[in-house]
Amino acid sequence: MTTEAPAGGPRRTSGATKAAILEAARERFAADGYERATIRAIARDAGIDPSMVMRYYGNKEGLFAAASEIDLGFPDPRTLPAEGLGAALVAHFFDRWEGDDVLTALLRVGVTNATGAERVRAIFSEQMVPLAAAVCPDPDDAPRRAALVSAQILGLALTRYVLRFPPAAAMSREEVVAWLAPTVQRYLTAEGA
Amino acid sequence: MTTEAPAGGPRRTSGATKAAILEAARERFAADGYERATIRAIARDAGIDPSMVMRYYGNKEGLFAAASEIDLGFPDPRTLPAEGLGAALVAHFFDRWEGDDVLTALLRVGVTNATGAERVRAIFSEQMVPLAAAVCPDPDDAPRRAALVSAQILGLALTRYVLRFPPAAAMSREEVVAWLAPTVQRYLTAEGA
DNA sequence: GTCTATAATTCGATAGAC
DNA sequence: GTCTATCGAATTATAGAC
Repeated sequence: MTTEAPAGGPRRTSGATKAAILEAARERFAADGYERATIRAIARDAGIDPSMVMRYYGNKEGLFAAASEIDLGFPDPRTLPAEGLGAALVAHFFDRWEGDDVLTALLRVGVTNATGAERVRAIFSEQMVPLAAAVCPDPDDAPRRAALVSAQILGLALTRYVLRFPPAAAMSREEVVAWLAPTVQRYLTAEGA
Repeated sequence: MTTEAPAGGPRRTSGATKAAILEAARERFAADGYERATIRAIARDAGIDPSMVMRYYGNKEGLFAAASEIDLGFPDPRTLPAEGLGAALVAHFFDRWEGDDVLTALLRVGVTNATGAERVRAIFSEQMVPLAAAVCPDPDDAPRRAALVSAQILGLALTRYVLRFPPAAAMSREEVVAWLAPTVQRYLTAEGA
């Protein structure tokens, strides 16, 4: 609430306007991808004029960069029981994906936009690789372990949230965890590169 | 060669022109996605006028429908040893993906275009579900088994060919098969739904 | 069968009034 | 801080000459 305006200030605080733009942008990017998520539509959803988007974020790429900032927020894996790592990781991502639209937006934009793909790669190398390095047998092999885990988790998200295969979309949280946890556990901890 | 024209025919046979358009379309859809793969660029690649694309395929959606026709071509799984199903399936998809651009085009377009997503779902239900039904313990559970297998295979293709995670792109065919085969084998044949 | 010309939209981005 | 008006570019798609 640090940006709340006193009486006599602007009609809406710039902080509130910027937050409304970001929320609308995440929804549009998640639903339509980069090209079809127009600044005009995002502004309409946020209830403001399109020129405000340009004013606050410079251009469309700047808007996407701001809307796609994310901290995966996985806890230090060394505080968890070693045999439950796969289940904990799958459950964490499941909740994160259902919680908001950032991950779906990132996935959709990453597929058709070079900047989006670069952003997904950065999140992968900055947040998934260190996670794998903390638990896999050979730290030098962490990037590949992280890539395998990412492939499985992104693949499920792709079929469930984007392509909407009926069986993938119908699975409960418990079913997803039960099926994917052994896979992720093996990718992270199997001996022998 | 059944469409080869005799002397005195048109400058180029319509069959050859149509084939050149389809090849260029697959490359552009695979590289740029649906929105940014313009009819103009496809026509330029094929060395013809954009209006020819309209003439042969009606509109952009018709062009994509023609360019995305595919037969995954997996052999009857009942002719294979039961314990090698996962490895055979992973190896088959790996070769199919490296062979041409159809699958990458399908994946990229499926993510940002409703018609593309519908096409991927159709291929899934017509070609992957029967495959799973032929080998999994409970045929009624085949759709879910097929969805899990698809999630793993599409996830690897996504990280390797589209998002281009360096470790995923660097893995050899043998490494991909060795890591993914046990996963696919379990999704197909594990007892207990 | 092939191409030119153009209609009809739609987009990102800018300039400037209030 | 907000909005109107508009520019310039790009797109799909059509009509019609040759």
